[in-house]
Amino acid sequence: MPWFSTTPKHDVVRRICERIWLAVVQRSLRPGARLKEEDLAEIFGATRARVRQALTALEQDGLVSLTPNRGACIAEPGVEDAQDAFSARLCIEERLVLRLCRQAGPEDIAALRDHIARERAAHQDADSEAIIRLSGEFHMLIARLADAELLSKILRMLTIRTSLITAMYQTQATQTCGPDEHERIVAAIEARDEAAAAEAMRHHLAHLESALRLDEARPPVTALREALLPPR
Amino acid sequence: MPWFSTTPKHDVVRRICERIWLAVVQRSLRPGARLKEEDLAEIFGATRARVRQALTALEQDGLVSLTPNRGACIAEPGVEDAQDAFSARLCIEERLVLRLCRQAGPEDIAALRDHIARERAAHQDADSEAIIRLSGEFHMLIARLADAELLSKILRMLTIRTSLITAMYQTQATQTCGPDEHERIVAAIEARDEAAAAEAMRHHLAHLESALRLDEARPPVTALREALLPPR
DNA sequence: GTCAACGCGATTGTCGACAATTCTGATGCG
DNA sequence: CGCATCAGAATTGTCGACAATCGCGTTGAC
Repeated sequence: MPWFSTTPKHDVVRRICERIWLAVVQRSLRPGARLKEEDLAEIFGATRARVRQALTALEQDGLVSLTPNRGACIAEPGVEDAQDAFSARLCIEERLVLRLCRQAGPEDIAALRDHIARERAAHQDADSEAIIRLSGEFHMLIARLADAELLSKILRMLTIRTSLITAMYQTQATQTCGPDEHERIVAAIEARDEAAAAEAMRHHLAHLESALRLDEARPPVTALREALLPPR
Repeated sequence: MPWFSTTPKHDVVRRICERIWLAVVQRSLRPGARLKEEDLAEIFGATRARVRQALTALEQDGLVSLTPNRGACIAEPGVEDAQDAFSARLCIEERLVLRLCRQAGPEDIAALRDHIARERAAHQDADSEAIIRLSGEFHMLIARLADAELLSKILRMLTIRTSLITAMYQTQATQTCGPDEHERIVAAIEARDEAAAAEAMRHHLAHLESALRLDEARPPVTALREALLPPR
């Protein structure tokens, strides 16, 4: 799971990042939640310095918001941030599938199919953690196969942001992106149909975004604090 | 100069980042150059911890390459990295100008024109540092005016990368992007001509990329080391 | 004479303690 | 009774010293 790998320093930092990310997407850590360094250090059996590294990395990825002298919170992206994130993903991922259409080899297709198979298995088992992981990693896999290191790096940042956004704004019907839409994308890539592939990706992302309720008044947990303490 | 502003912590780190960046684009620090922490600390009158923060930030931006237990070097992006970077910029900046075409107010146009005026002044004075800074900041200004925080962040990373690439691969004719092409872009935005604006931006970036010699065998300074020490 | 193994110097990585800042609750004044 | 002021506690930020690691020169054996 090369999910968090800003710098493959020591795995401790990465593990902390991943654990926090997981807690966020599973909604056990809610946006606005305070992240005390010492607590985290104790929880993960690490030193505070390590925790700090993890937090700065997570801030880079947009998962936590880091205000000087006041510590770290889980970030609270607004509606605009959400739209920006999806808009950027659209831009990037469209390009990626086009690239894959041209240069994907049989082994790439096989890798994608294999991934989808694992997604299906996870759905079968109702393994929610695996579902979340795999559905995100599918997009990262596309980036890696497209042989686009830079875009891959950018996309990682964006998927992390959108996963937070999804956790934050998703409606009750907890639908992650299912394997079927992924399948459609892969099929188009295999058929070398650039238009269809781009369209499938666009549709997939639009579907993801539409599953959120971005237009309503903010329902977040921390609305109270934000509402009552405007100066902040 | 909100050039380096990953986190507005203390300005010391930012100043270090900026100084190193400047040295790179001015070609006084060459790709592959070793960056010893202690030396940097002494040079900038900072502690090693601060230097370390700066280096990790610069690694995120792709300016330095940070290998565990072996320290930091100025990064040496390959030809593929260069193409990726320009490709990504194209993707992002096209979207940005389209957005600006729709939502740019008169004050935005004025800000852009003002910026170009400063570019012209810098050219007049042959102030190479100002020229480099301003020509990069023009693109960042577009991102900021387009009110796209996320894309702005991404673009910052990309401009840093491309500035390194430019310094690395530019031909003798040391041409940075001149004010005239910027002027064309602004004119198109002002006229609300989306197609023309996108085209102007595409042309501008293509021009920038074409001014490099990416197709030849690597001429870099460190070719020797790379050639003789393949295992590394 | 060549190669391998070893140890030393140099450099990075890590940690714990201290300093600075902010938040909380209480106190006193208006 | 409300509000500003001010300690005390809690939390983050910073630093210097120590430990781990790596590169390199030396030494020794074959």
